[in-house]
Amino acid sequence: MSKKELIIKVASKHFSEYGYDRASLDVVAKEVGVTKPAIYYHFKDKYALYEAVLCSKFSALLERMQSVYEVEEPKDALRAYVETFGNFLLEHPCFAAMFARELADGAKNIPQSCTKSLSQILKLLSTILLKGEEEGVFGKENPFMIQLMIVSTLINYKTTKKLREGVVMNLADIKNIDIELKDIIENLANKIVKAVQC
Amino acid sequence: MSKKELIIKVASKHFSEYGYDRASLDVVAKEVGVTKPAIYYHFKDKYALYEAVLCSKFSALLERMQSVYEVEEPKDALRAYVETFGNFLLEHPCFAAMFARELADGAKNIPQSCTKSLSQILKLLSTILLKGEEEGVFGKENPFMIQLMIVSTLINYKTTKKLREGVVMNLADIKNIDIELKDIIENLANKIVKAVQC
DNA sequence: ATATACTTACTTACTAGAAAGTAAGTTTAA
DNA sequence: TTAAACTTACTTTCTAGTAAGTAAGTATAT
Repeated sequence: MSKKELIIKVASKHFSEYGYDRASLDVVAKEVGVTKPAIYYHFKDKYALYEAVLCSKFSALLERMQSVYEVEEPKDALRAYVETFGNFLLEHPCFAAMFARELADGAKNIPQSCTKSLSQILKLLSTILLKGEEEGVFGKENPFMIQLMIVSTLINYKTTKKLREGVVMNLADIKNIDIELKDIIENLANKIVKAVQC
Repeated sequence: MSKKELIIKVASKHFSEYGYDRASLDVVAKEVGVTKPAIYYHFKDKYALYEAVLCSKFSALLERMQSVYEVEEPKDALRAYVETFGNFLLEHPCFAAMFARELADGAKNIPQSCTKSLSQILKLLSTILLKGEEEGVFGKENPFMIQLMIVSTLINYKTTKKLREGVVMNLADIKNIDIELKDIIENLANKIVKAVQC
């Protein structure tokens, strides 16, 4: 792995854990085992590094989501959409927090290329919903809202593991609450399908 | 309105818009019309001010959610839960972004009193879901997941107005996507009820 | 073959600015 | 007169970003 790739890898961990502002390039450089100007050799500025990290994740996500196009039945396709996104989060542990922070920030600083990936992914969902509507299995839906129900639920389920533990401490009678993300995905997929069905 | 209250009000706007780190006490002070040490007269440090802002919002939310206890029918109560939360977001424009940032951050820095309010609100939802289960109208649900479906969807719908516009630019064929939060609330309430029904 | 010019991938040492936080003095109101 | 509610002027720390230099390798001209 080249130094540049290593910088991206370490930076993605830091951006994910601390957010853009709190992530320090001094610390990233130290962890990579180079000096800060080495980062500036590869990237114009801090934001360019952030862009590199975010764009690589979003384009990987877009590529992965393409597989959903192969599913014919709208219900199965919607289920596949949720599961594919969920599994991507499981395999890219840094992505959930970065995406969640971007959403919280109103995506003010999201690079255009990422917005484009998001548009493509929304288009996929929109196609599934429209097909379902035409076939009379789904109602008329706002695709952005459905996307948010899926994406924000999964993302925040991932980011709030500690909060769940803290909340449960105050509620002795609620149990089985600390279910892992992987066990939530199928459950959510079923709920979303149920919610949009006619 | 006292200076202290004014500081809280202005600070909540800044924390909401820029997040904890980017919000500058120099700027807040200037907007309030005092100097920075005036803030330090009223609050021990920046985090104490943040706590004051967040706690006031969370306790207001908790108080508001109490009204849901009066609704008897589980389905109506669940609908009321979503609508009450949604309306609170409409009336407290700063709250959504702050809450969203906290969730994205894993709620690492959330004060205990806020976690307590959240626990109470979760308990309310849990009660509704349990009653529905007992009456045979709802299935067995993970209350935290249902809460996240509601809360994160509404919160992020609020924070992503600009992102929606950016995404739509890339998808000329998708229309009616920029629906306001207030038009989403009822829609979401229906979907959540449908999703948990037996 | 080999000296020269040039590039890549860095390091050392630094600047500038922002922002949190404080010590000490001052005004104001009861 | 004395406590509350500030202001002025300051320190400290952090961090993005840069200027200048260098070791090691590569291409090119002779």
